[in-house]
Amino acid sequence: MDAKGLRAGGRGGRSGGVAGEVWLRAEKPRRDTLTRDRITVAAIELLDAHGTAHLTMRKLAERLEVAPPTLYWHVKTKDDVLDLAVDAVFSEVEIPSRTDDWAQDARTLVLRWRATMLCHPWSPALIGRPMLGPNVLARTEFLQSTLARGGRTGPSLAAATHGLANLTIGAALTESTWHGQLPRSSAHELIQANADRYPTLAANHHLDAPDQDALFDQAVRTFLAGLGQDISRC
Amino acid sequence: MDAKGLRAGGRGGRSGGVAGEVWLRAEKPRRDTLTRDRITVAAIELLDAHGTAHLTMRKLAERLEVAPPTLYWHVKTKDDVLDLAVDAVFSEVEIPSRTDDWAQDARTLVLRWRATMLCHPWSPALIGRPMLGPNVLARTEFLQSTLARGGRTGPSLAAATHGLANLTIGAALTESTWHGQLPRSSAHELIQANADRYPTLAANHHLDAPDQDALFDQAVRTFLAGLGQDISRC
DNA sequence: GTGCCTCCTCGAACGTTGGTCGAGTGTTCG
DNA sequence: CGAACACTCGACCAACGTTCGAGGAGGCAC
Repeated sequence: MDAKGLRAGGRGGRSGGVAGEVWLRAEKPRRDTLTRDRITVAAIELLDAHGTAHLTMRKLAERLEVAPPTLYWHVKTKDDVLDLAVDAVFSEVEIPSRTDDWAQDARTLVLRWRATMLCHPWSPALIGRPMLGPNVLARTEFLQSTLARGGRTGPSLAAATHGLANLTIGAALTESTWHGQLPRSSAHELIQANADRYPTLAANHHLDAPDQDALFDQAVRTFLAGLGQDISRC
Repeated sequence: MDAKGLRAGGRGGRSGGVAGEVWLRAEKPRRDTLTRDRITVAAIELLDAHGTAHLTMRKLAERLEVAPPTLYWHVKTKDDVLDLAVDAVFSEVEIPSRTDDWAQDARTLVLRWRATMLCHPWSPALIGRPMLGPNVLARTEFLQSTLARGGRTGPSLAAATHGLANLTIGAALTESTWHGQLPRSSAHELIQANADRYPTLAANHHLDAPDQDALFDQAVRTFLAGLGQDISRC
């Protein structure tokens, strides 16, 4: 709000201005023009800080020191912003270098994939929208080509790719739920209070907390083990 | 809107009213009072019909022939409604009867689980909230106890349970995305147009469409096969 | 009957949200 | 110089989730 006056007039080019105006510009060096990238970055920062519910176009505009309608020149809707943010997150997933062990490569990718999503706990819940961003596609391409190296083709390849990706997404989604939410103690209490209805859950719930990372890794290994098995019997 | 006048005064008891009022009551026989269950049912109907974005407290109230604030006596927030709706959906997942084959039982459950979620395509995206409803817990209890029959305990059991559940949730989430969204032809076009960047994806994308059910079933079988394998080597 | 209490409902309104419109700015190019 | 372009913003809108306080209906004690 306090920068409105300064901002008026775009980046205030080199056409002769009022004496002393240079200093004002120096203090507030309007960083170029707005871009999709800058919007995306700011959106991710806000999402990381306060979660999905608190991301509004106004707060986004405020952070970018712009009036709200300005955003709509670069982006069509708020959903566009979310799509951009989700895809940008995937760019943080480093694509592994290929080794001789395709299964290991696939495992490395999905482990990093999940870890990245957990760094941005709001991201898994936003996957209920078309994942067609270049970064998402690049990771999917790597995963599928890696599994293809294992000798799979056709429906078998598709099933393996989707299975591994869905396992990862599901894990990130459920785990990110607990992270941001009420303490897991309340879940524990609820289950223990109804131990008669959920005996197995109650008996094993204390074991959940320790190491979610290891649990996911184990699930991935299980899936990959299953892949190794059924390829040999086909 | 047209029933406002009729509705005034609750269910219009038997205290003597204006002549002819009986007929009005007969035409609009106020079905009892509002309940959480009725709210939940109506919410699911609206969600099924128009998706998450179009569910508003006002439309929900309108469907129930009630004024919007009335809902807030039975429910604290809109999120409550969503939680109730999600859990209610899980009640539609019929718990399989136990057979001798625990793997088969688990497979049956998750197949039904996914199918139910796809019947309500809005539901997977709402899992980014605590799943502590009784119906969800009952299904999880069945899944965990079934896998426990396979001889698993401790972290191994937890990994298997989460893995299978996450695979199912992820599958439902990604698949429901495509269902309600723009035709998959646009995804196909995008991939084919960038076939140089995504060679494997482009080569195999035409195979995706045929039978998603079979693909998921295959992924589940793969996971279960992996379970059978690593239990024997531990 | 009378008074009271709880359950349930609603009219009015508040603050905020995503989004639109048209006018205005500086810059660029012919 | 003038027109076209890229970009920004003030004013405004309908719709949303939610709150508040008023008030009717039914049941209970007396």
